[in-house]
Formats: sequence, structure tokens, C-alpha cells
Amino acid sequence: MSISTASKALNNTGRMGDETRERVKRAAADIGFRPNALARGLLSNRTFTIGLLTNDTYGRFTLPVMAGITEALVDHGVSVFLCTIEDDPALGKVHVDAMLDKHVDGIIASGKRIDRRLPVDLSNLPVPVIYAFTEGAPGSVTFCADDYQGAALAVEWLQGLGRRRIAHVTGPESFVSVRERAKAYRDLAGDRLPVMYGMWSEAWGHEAVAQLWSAAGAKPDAIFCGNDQIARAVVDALRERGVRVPEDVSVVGFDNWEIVAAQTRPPLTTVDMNLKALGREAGLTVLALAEGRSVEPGIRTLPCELVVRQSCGGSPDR
Amino acid sequence: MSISTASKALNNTGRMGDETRERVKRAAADIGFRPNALARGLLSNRTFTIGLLTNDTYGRFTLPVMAGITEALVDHGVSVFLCTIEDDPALGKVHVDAMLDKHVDGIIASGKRIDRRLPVDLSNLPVPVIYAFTEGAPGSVTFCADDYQGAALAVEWLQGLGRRRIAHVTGPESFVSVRERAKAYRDLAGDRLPVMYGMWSEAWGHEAVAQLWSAAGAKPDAIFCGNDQIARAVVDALRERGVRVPEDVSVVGFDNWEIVAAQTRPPLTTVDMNLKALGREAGLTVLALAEGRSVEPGIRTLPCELVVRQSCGGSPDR
DNA sequence: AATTTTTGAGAAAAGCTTTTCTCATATTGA
DNA sequence: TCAATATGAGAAAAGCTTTTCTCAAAAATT
Repeated sequence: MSISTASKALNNTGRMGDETRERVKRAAADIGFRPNALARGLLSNRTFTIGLLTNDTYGRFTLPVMAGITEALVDHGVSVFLCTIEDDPALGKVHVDAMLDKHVDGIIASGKRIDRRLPVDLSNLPVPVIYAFTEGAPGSVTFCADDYQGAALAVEWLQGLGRRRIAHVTGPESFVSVRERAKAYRDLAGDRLPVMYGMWSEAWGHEAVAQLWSAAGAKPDAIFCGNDQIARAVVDALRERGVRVPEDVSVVGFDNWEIVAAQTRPPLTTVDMNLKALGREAGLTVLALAEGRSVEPGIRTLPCELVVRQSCGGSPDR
Repeated sequence: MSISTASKALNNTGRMGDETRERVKRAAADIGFRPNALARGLLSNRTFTIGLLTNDTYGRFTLPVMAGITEALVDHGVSVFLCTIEDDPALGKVHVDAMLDKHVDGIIASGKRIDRRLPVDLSNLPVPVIYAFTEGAPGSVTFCADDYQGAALAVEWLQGLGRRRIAHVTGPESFVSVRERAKAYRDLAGDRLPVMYGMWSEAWGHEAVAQLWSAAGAKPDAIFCGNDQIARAVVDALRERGVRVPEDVSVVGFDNWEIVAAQTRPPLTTVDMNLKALGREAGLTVLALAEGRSVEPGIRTLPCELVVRQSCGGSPDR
């Protein structure tokens, strides 16, 4: 039995008798033959390997993205190198070089905010690069969540529950995500209340509630928060003041960070950015690029969805 | 110029004139030559690639471990495949097979608790396997944190601050980690107070405080918590009751989960399991195994350390 | 029955390095 | 000056697949 015959039998290629083909396959299965992906890659220029590059140390955003990528690609036999580069360009270069040496089929760049570049140069690489939840190079394909739409979802939900004095407590104005969300808030909730920019911390949530409740005049009946950590703090601060959530005030978060949203009392209704779906799309897209299919460049925006828990009233609570 | 001469020049091997060697190196640098790791691996049976397998979806434990592995191995040119298998054996097999096909030099199995196996068979693999923060197969090398020592650190710290009625609010007794920590607590703090087993949730932290403060008799002057989430809830619950932390009661957590420990008011003094160091050791160990060096099997326990913030009093607070 | 077509299987090359061996030239010593 | 040694460089094989080409035997056609 020649090597080439065996190869053709196993790959269902070439011409040969059905009986021979079967016999080869059986023998291969018997001895547990697994073709060497390296030799294969050497020939085909495909390694069924991609790299995921991120500066998101805690994995808050990158892990869901990664889960989506893996889910989409594992069926295609693709494995993923995860490289967490803090904000160190030298380290970034080392990792990228390592990936290139290993001939990854493509690279997905990700991060912790959509308006910052990774501290590493990904232009003119010999492999396709696509961006997911981080700022992409011009002319590249970039995936990100639709902050405006997500925020609109939140505000409309509050309005649908009859809330009319909705406050918006959010992160630093320097984030585009923050500005997008604030824009949706202003467009929909009017501008009776100013947007409260601050920090991504619980401390700011407490502080914001203190400001709102110490101001003169009518208090808000709903607070739309820029992320779940702020929302959690807001809920805690309200409880400490004896304000009931959701009876007196509805609170919506952003991110659907399980670990925060589900542990808050009451659990947070919050906007989910569908990062897993984003990862899935990104994965499928590098794969397409790697296979030589062409893909329209540009920014692809994926819709968010609202996860309803109990911090607003509405359906899943009493 | 022959290919073999070039190879020898670049690898500083073989005999040749210094001038030739230099010339080759310069030329290689000029054209940006990078040796193909696949061809290299085909020959040397080393791919400078390892797999990290985990069922820890949120990356709470695995990400620090991964950071350690990467940190230790990136200098050796090793890249890491991250495979998150929920608790799905089929998915696990797919991922392991994919890694084997790609001829990883070794596999590190990790997880979210040290007394559960990953739902996948890693015995009789053609590559070395080591375990980090998950239960290993008999005869394997396993790394884990020293729960007893970590807990002792916490209790002794409280005692050093003059606390005498120390309570222990922790997770489910089914976890060995919980039992180990409880053992240290009992050995050191005596058994005036029963260990309070419960769940890994904030709800349990609140509940436990309610139980402690509704019981008759003297109240605790310190609470050693089984993890940071419980600790956080305990701190919140105490504050709600008007009990001052750390003036009236000191609280220690476990895990040093930044995102919880640092956001708690006051920030938590807590035990850090040094997962990054654990990852580093694990990485270096697979590498050793991959290079054919022999390694003593068994369970290696790495010491925890106490991270002092403000929830106990003591140094970094007023 | 002789020739053409079809069919099945093997040989060889390619993909990129590294390593071992061989060989020609330069150098040293007698 | 001639033989023996040292030195530098190239040829070839190996590592594992896949693909293209070649070729012999079987089948079909005239």
C-alpha cells in the first residue's frame, strides 16, 4: 500500500476502488492515524490557527468575544492563540512575531474600549487582521456593538414603564461609547436632566446619587447607568437612602456583566452588548479572509439587547 | 550561497568563516527572513505551542494562571492555545484532538476548583499534561494554592490586630478548599464559634451577618470570609446595621479578586492565591517535560499571601 | 483479435528547515 | 616539496502530507 494511495483514500480524492478506500480508512481508524497538521500546513499554507490579541487583562470584554470566536471556529478545526498584552508595545510585538512565525491564518485584535488602538502595529501583516471591540485601522473590517441602539433600548424600556424623569449616570466623556449612549439618552429622554459624566467606579455611583438627591426639586424616577458597576452602586445608594428599587426608582445598567448584574439586590435589568455574537462574526470573518474570500471593509455594528431582571419593575419581577 | 550554509550561519552551528556568518545574518535581516516554525517543528518535534484547557468560563481563576504561563513562556517563544470547554465532554475531546493534531508540546489543565476533574480524559496522551488549579490524575504533577496556609495568614493577621471573637463565613462544605480553610480557622481561632458554611454568593454574606447579629451573646469582632464576594456582602451588611468596618469589626476576604476587593467600601484586606505565580510554575514545568527533562510527580502547593487594604484596620489605613 | 479507453495504484516532487556527510581547498608540518 | 591535517561550503536526507504525473492492467470498442 503506497503512501499516496492512503492519502487519497482518506481525503476522498483521486480515483480508486471503493473497496480499497474503505480498507484504508478502516486501517487508519484502527491504528488511530491522525494526519500531522504541521506537514499539512507546510503544503497548504493553512494552519487552522488564529491569534487573538487583547489588552483587556481581566477578560471582561475579551472572554465573551473569545468564547464566540471559539464557538464559531472549533467546527472548522481552528484553534485560538490568546495573547494578552498589557499596554506594552514591545510585548505586543513579541507576541505578534510569535504568531506570525507560527503562520496563523489570521489575527483578531480586541480590547477593552472601542476608541483606542492596541499598542502594536498590525498594518502590512502577511495575514488578515480584523478588529473586534477595539479601534481598527482605516480600511479594515471592525466589529463593534451599537451603543446608541443599546442605550435607546434602555431608555425606551424605562419610558415604556411610565418613567418620565430619567437620569443618566455614566463614565468619562472621553469614551465614544459614553458619548454615543448619552446621545441616545438625550435624543429620547429630552434634556430636562443633564448627563452626569464621571468614572467607571462604584464610588461614582454613590456620589451621583448623593448629588441627585441633594439637589432641589423633583427627584428622578429612573436612572440609566453607563455600566453595571455604576448601576450596582446606584442601587445600593438608593437602598441606603430608603428609596425603593424598583418601586420608587427604576435602574438600568449596561454590559450585563453577570457577576455584577446578577448579584445586585435586586438583580439588574441591563443592556447586553452581545459580545459573544460579535466574536462569532469576527471569527467567521477572519476565516473567510483566510480562505481568500473577499470581505467588504468598514465598521459593522451589532445590535445590543436588553436583559430584563428586577431593577426596573416590568416583566420578570412581581 | 547554499541553503545549508545559511541555516548554519543563522543558528550559530556548523563550521564557517566569521565573515560568511555575518554576511548571511545581515542578508537575512535585510530581507526580513523568518524561519518557518512549521517546517522546523516537523523536524524537531517541537512546536513551541502549548494548550491551556479550562472550564472556568469567566476566567476568574484561569486568566491569572494564563497570564503567569504566558509571562513565563513568551521568552521561550511559546504561544498558548486557550480552550474553554464548559462542562461538555464532547467539546473537550474536540479541543484536545485539535491541540494534538497541531502537536502542542504540552497541555496544562486548569479549572475553577481544585477538587474537580475536567470533563475530559487526559490520560495516555502523547504529550505531557500538567494540572494547575484543578484536580490532577494520579501520578501527575499538580499545582495548587495552599488553602490552609492562606487561611492561617488571614486568621493570624486578625489575631495580631487583637481580634479574639473571629467568625468564619464561607462557601459550601463540599469544596476541599473550604474544608482546608475552615481547618486552619479551627486550629488557630479555637472553636468558640461554629464555621458557617453556605454559598459563594453575596446573598449568603448578608444572611450570615443577619444570623450572627440576631444570635444572643457577644458579637464577633472579626469575620474571616471564604471569598471576596461573601466578604463584600458582609461588609455591606455590617454597614447597613451601623456596625463600623474596620473599627468595630475587621473583615478579611479570600481570592483578592481586584474587581470586588478594591471596590468594596472599605477596600478588602484579602488573601491572594498567587495564581499568576502558579501559572508561571506550571508553564515552566510543561516546558521542562516537553524538553524531556524529568519532573518529580506529585502535588505542589504554592503559598498564598495577604494583601492588606482597609477592611481590617492595620497598616495601609488610618 | 487487436486497439483504444478506462481504471487503479504507485513514483516523485514540493513545501521549509536542520543535520549529517562528503569533498575540495587551504594550511600546517616534516 | 609532499603528505597530513584543518577548514569552509555544499549535497543530500529526513520530517509528513498532498498533488501531479506516469504506468500497467483491465475493460471496452471496433
